[in-house]
Parts: sequence; C-alpha cells; structure tokens
Amino acid sequence: MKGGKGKGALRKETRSALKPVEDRKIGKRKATLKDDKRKAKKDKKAKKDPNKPKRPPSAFFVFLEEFRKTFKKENPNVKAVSAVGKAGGEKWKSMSAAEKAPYEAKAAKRKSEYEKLMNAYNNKQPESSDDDGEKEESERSKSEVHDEDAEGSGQVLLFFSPIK
DNA sequence: CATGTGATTGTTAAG
DNA sequence: CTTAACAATCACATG
Repeated sequence: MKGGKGKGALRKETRSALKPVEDRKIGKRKATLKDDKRKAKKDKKAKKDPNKPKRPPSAFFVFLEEFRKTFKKENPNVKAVSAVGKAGGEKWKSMSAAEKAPYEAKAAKRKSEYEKLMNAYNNKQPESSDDDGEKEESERSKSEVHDEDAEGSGQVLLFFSPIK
C-alpha cells in the first residue's frame, strides 16, 4: 500500500543489530525481573496500578493456544512447555501470511480492547511531575458511590480459605 | 504452599 | 530507531 519500499535493505540491517539480542541467552529476563520488578510485592505497597491492563496475546500466542491443544493431543507425553513453544514457533514461521491473517485479525482486535483499558489506566497513572498546576481531582467518585453494604457482606468471608 | 523456571514470537512502551 | 520486557502455558524444583 504505501509505496516506498526502500526499507527492505534497512530492515535487514536492523535485523543484524538485533541479532545480539538473540545471542544472549534468553531466560535471563525473567530471572532478573523476578528480583523485584514486576512483582515488586515485597512488603512495600506494590499496589501501583489498580487495574493493570495485561498485554494482550499476540498473533503468535493466539495460534499457540490452539496449537498447544493439538500438540498436546498428539503428544500427551510431552509435558514440557518449551516443547510446544519450539514446535509452535517452527510451524508459525512456516505458515503463510494468509494463514496468519486470522490470527493477526484477532491480535488487531485485542488492540481495541487494550486501548480502551489503557485509556482508563492512562487517566490515573500518567503524568507526573510538573509542579505547575497539576491538579488531579477525581470527580468520577461522585458519580457512583454505591453503598458499601453489599461489599462488606459476604465477600469478605469468602476470602477465608479454611482448607489449606 | 508459593514462586520461579524453561522456550517460542509478537507487540507494546520507553529511550 | 533501538532496546528491553512481558504475554500464556505446565510440570518440576526450591524455599
């Protein structure tokens, strides 16, 4: 659609630059963030985001979801997550754009929802700084006050899990 | 009991 | 543009 295709060559170069990323052993990312990045639970208040919009699954994941089913069905003996990942990845690359289309379509849809969540999330988190006249007042509160009656009713009790 | 780990690619957010 | 991290899953291992 948009003409310009001179990016072909550049793309390849970027790929090279990104290569190092592949070089590095993966699996380190999680290990590091495990330290306390996303968890950040620690004893401090980790409640940074009340509603954290989780990243929507990419086309690959959507495909994987179905692939996992099939893969497991034919290989019930395989219990390694990495096995499915590798197999799925290999097949995924083998698929044509046309086959990926349906998956990508779903991925595109996810963006719509994600964007919506982000909007709400955006309303609260961002911005910072600037001492100028930043006044953040939540007016939405007056909108819905709801009675706390229903909330403090039985839900709290349910939280208790006697069985351990 | 809870949590991390391993492996895949894609997308998103930030620098 | 480039970099880094996370998204789901399941059995296993460790604290």
